[in-house]
Amino acid sequence: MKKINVILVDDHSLVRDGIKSLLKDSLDIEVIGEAGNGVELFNLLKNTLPDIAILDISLPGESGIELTKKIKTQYPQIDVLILSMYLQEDFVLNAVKAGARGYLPKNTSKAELLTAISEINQGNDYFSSEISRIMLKSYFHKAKAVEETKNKAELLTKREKEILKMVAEGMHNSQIAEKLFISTRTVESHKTHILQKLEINNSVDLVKFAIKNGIIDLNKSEK
Amino acid sequence: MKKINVILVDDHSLVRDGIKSLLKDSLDIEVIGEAGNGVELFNLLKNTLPDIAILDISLPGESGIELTKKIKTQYPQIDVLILSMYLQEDFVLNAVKAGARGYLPKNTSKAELLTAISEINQGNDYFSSEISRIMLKSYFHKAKAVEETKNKAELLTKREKEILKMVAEGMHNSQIAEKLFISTRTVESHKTHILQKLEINNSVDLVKFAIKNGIIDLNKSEK
DNA sequence: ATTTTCTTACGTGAAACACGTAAAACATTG
DNA sequence: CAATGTTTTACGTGTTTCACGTAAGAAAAT
Repeated sequence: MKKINVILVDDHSLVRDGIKSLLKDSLDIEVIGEAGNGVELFNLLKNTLPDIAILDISLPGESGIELTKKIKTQYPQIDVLILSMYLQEDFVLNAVKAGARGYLPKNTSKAELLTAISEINQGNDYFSSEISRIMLKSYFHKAKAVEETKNKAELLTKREKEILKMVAEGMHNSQIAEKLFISTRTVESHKTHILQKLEINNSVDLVKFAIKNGIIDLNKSEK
Repeated sequence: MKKINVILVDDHSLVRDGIKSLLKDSLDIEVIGEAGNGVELFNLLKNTLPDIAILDISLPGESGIELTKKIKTQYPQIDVLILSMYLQEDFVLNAVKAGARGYLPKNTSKAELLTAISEINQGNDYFSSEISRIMLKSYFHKAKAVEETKNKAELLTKREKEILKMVAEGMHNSQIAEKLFISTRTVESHKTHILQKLEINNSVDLVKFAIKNGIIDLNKSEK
């Protein structure tokens, strides 16, 4: 079986050595290069293509997140695993957005590091449970917020919900009127009632309401 | 120190016995009641108020999620921990929405169960790492989707972004004009340009764009 | 120095909003 | 079944925004 080729990027050679020694025992993984910053990394990549790049997040010059973006643009086949002391939500989220496949705290156990590398090599994402839990907080926080407003939607009649949906999908009054075989004035009336019932002042907040309540799907509607 | 009082709700008495024996050794936790379904549970609660209710998700009659809702309505001080064989995202998310403070798979280790109970008793949420990771998938899936459209926002000038933000916050053209000391016609012009650049046809999609790109925060804006 | 981009702004007709009023159509229930 | 309440339909009027075109001065880039 082909080994998993790894490049380490960290400005502290001690840290690189530590990781190297952790990985040395593994028969599946080989460290084929090291870099201390972004410049070194991209020089290295010219001749040496790894399967996985393990990046520290705080580096001199460009940050690990910036490097991740660059790597994914220029070498999309390389998977990026972030190692970081920082566990704040923002960091993790930005890393993921930049294209990282995994995120581990620096005090990760050897076993978890190996698991992460192997998972990522198989095409999966990997995040330590600590990271997971941090991310979940905000995830659930939002889920709960949704639930709080949800009851308000029950105030609307069937027709009103129907129209709210169409409005939130971006249809004009005239289009809605045509589709429902009613006059535009009626559509306006419904809208007014909806705004009153939801205690909302403008159609912008109406859209937000619709999104929050799952009446429309943010990631689907715009074609 | 006062013990943590727990009620177990599961229709299989064997499972209840299993959990009881796991908890028996702990000096901090005491099982003060058991129920096999919702009716039994609420009869029990009339006389016996636990700190934490540990619910199976699949019960005869009302589901664990429905019971969670009821519990949180009638006895909001009781924290709910869900035990379940089912790890699908929907289940977990619904449990959280219903008010559960934690969610564990049924094959949880004793140690993790104790940790969960203790965390919840201290007012924290607790989700097993397996659960966390499942939830994260969809969380990050969305985060990535955001990133894909994000580049479009770079097309906008500073002024345009400024105005987009105000529009998405629900401000009228006149209000924006006033705040920026420009005419409403200029605001209109900016809007037109924004729509053109983003290839968007209406202000509804504009709001969606703003939300997707983190220009405004769904959970903050409406007061 | 010249081209491009950004910010500002207007004209015009169509559409939408805000706020009030109100008549049918349905439901509910006393 | 009559009465009351809710839902759906609709209009009037004045204000605001939209859509589409045009354009000039300021700032930035080449």
